[in-house]
Amino acid sequence: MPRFFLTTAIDYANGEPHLGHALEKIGADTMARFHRQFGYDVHLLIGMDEHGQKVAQTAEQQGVPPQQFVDDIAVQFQAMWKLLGISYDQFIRTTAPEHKAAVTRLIEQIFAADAALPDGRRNFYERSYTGMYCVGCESFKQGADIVDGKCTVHPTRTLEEVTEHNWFFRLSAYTAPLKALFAANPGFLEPESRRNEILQLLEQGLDDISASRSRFDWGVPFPRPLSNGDVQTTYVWFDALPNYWTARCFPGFSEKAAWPADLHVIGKDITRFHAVIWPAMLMAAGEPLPAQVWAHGFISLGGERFSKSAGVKLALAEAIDRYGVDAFRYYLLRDVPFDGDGNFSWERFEEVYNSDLANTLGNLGSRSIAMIEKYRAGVVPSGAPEEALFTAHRDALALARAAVDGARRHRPHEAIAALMDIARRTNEYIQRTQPWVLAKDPANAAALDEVLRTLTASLAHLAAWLAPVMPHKMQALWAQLGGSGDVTTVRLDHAIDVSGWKVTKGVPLFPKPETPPAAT
RNA sequence: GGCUGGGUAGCUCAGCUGGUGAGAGCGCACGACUCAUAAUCGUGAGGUCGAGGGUUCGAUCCCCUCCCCAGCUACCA
Repeated sequence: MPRFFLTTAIDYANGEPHLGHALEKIGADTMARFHRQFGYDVHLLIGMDEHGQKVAQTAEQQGVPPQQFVDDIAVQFQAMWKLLGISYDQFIRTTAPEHKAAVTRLIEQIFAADAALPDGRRNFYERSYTGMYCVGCESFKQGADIVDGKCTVHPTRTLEEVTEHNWFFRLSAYTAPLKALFAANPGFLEPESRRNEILQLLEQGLDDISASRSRFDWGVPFPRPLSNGDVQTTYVWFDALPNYWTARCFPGFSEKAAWPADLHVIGKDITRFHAVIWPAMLMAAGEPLPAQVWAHGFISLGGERFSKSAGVKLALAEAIDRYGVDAFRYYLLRDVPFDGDGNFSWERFEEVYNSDLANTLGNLGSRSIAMIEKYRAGVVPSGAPEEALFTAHRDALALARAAVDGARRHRPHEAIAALMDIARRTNEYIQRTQPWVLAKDPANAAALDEVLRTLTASLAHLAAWLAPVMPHKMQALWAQLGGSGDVTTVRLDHAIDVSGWKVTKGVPLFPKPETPPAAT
């Protein structure tokens, strides 16, 4: 059984889960669920990035110890993922002892490799960094963050020139190896637009980065003291990025989570960390590289940029309550291309719900099941579905598969588009064959049988193929059709035979609300 | 400022290396049907393809300039 080990970015524990977090998790979860139904042994890793200065500051502001603070946040995130139906196999937290120990080991592994290198070539070395430090932000500033010699966030304070002595990582030495990596394996980073960005960056050459910091201690102690005896804190990216690698050091480790990962799903803003710094770290440590990094786009809200600082917020719970979890998942996946940016709006959500889910898919289920009950006492006639229609269906399913696990992989929005075509085509088929006319004359019994089993087979395939997107609703549809067991375990690489299934009319799958929800 | 993407019908987007009349879904208008969640099916209206130049027999697709949006621009993650 092939395995598929995918990860999402660990979320920074300085606030509540928001729409941006949800988009990434829902996308990765859907990819994971599709792969399970294609027969892969899947391991989906998600988790929390709990160290760093901001976390320590926020905890202090709220007057709680940092560990307690991140414990609370982790509970919130996990509750949200449960609500959203995220089928993760492992939830990692960077404050876990196993993680901290493994980070230390990875860094020591690099030091061990350094022992064989001459002085000027070693990965880790000590260096002083001088920069403009803002006391208000408690961080170094540069470029656009400095206006008139003042930090833009704290214009009343004067920036101080501060020198800090740290451990540095010789990232510059990896410019050539990384170029070679991208030349040999362009698919290492997708989509292409993000790859171009990194290629350009490599063209300019890389600078070294610091690997330890002196100004905060909420993190993993850097394993080796500086020559002056100071023990510093591991810089957050040397702590956060390795989570994908340290995950297997936890109890319950299984082969399917063995390093290297098959896919890192991340946001486009942290492409550089995952496509440059992370592979360089692994190269330095002599570890294999992940097979691929996928950088998805962002979602904005009502045309405005989505950010906590700008006060643009969307209560996730409210969005989920509106039409249910599955509809929310469907809307996000269908309307936000996973390789680009998208926009959230209540109006659009309502349109998609009514048109795709209630009218096209939900109603297709209702009318089909109603006819089978009315004309055949609920029993699906045996035999093969109509060939012409199913030839078209198979083409659509092939497109859907390609959008997940083929040439167009990691594009669930394209898979959804192909699957909804099946639903539309099936509605068209009903109109064309007019089963209600066939039912009036017993001489047409065979023709009516074929129509009815074709409808059921179409719906059964839709239920199985859309289960990764809408697990709960598709289980309900599956059950109404008379399918047995759990639809989320139905293999997608085999045709489904619906002969003799017993359908049961239930409540509408996607009911329309009595009164349209007020737009906000 | 620099780098990389994007700016195509009201909305969300397709449009491969330039070539017969620029497409889909939704929304809208009209018609058909009745199995169905006033659903469905058909037909139709709608676009100076961000703006302005240029190359070409011919450009949405190539080049230049400009405008707008997004991410990055090396230590906030």
